[in-house]
Amino acid sequence: MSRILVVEDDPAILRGLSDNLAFESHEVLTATDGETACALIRDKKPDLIILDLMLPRLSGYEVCRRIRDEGVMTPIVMLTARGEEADRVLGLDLGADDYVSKPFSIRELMARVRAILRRANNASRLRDVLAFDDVTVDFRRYDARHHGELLEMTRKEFGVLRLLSSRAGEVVTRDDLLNEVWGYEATPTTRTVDNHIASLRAKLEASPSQPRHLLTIHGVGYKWVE
Amino acid sequence: MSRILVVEDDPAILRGLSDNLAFESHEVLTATDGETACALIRDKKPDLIILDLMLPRLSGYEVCRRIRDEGVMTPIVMLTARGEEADRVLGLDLGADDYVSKPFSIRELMARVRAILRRANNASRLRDVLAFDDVTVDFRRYDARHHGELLEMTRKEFGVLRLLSSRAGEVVTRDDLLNEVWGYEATPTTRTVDNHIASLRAKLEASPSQPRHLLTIHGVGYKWVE
DNA sequence: GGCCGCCGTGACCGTTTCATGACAACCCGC
DNA sequence: GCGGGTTGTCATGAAACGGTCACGGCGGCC
Repeated sequence: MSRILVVEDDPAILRGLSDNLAFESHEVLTATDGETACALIRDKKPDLIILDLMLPRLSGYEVCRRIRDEGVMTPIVMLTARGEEADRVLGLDLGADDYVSKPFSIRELMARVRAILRRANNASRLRDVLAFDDVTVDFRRYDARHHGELLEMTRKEFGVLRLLSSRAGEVVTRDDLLNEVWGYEATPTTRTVDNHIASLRAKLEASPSQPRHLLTIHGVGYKWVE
Repeated sequence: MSRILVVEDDPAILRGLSDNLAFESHEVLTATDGETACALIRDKKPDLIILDLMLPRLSGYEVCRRIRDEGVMTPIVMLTARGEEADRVLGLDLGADDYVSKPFSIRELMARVRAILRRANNASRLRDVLAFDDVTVDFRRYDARHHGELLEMTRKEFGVLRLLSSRAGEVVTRDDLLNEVWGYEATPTTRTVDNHIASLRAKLEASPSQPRHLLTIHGVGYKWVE
């Protein structure tokens, strides 16, 4: 499926990750130190990098910074030991796409890997403007209007609407919404999603109780049409 | 690996697809119009066809219909420009196995191609779209229509129909249905299956008491034809 | 500090979807 | 045409699910 580089100096973890990734039919490259990692990234151009923060010779964020400086935009998932809060933030600043704190569950990590690969595939798939009926929405400016009249929408509402309308026609599950709009850190209940859907409908639908655009697919999720 | 025909009039896209397919060690044939495509399909019998909808001389839809009329069952992936969205494409009662909307990511398309080839090999994958009579069903979008009119179908109904139609012509036992649609955990009675079959017939069959597509095989299970 | 808007949560209630069992209709071999 | 097993159909109750509301926390902003 994809070529994935795992950089991790603990052989047990490295082994576990490699096996799981291989099982999902990815091509797996491995490195146990930062120097080797950088070389592999240059030579083999992986699609995704799983990068431990603590590494011999060249730390995870050194690697991260270096390859980003070289213009490599490959998505990176950072592995951090518990308690390295500050480091974690720094990692994100340096251009990691996601991070997981040790000890992590393999399943969780694999889920993130899948999500990131999917996101990378559909890269730039988020739309910037949306127009329907008498409504226009500019997601970059956080500006929504009905008949030119300003619609007060919150940040989360913009986020939800943007994701849904970017996948117009497809069903988006609540989990997808939570992951993409809220991020992996916070995990509110699915009830939260419903709430934002409701307020979006109140603002965008002519008849909120009989939505024409923001549809519920019972047992699955929500779908934007038109 | 496989012999794949790409039919696309935009040389840039054609080139990109060919290169990628060749890189995955497929044998690639190309055509830039519908007439040539038909001829190549007859002569070279490709394993998979990637077919643009808008083509000079003979549209993708025409090609599709023509070769299906000739009994050619080769899997087809349709390329559709955004705007002539799936609805319209599906409304055409095509015979494609999958479709991808432009602009698409190469990686996504390649993933679909792999999926379809795998499906063709083990015949054990689920289809994404189904069209018969005046009905079109898009399982990814949870969207079913009769004459373009929305058909309200539940999740389970989608699941049952998807499995049955994916094994068109074969008999599927109730146990298979329970396992695949309900999962191995829950185990309702076989009576439950009959119920969902009944409601599917009510929605899909012109004459539910004399089904033409969703047939009962006495003592064995159910079978989807056509 | 006090106000206000945004957000997450839990509870409530109506709706949809589902599973079940009873019974009638059916199929098929004899 | 008879009888056992199988399937179609329906009504019923249960469970899952989604819509809505009110409350409280949090942070930003006067």
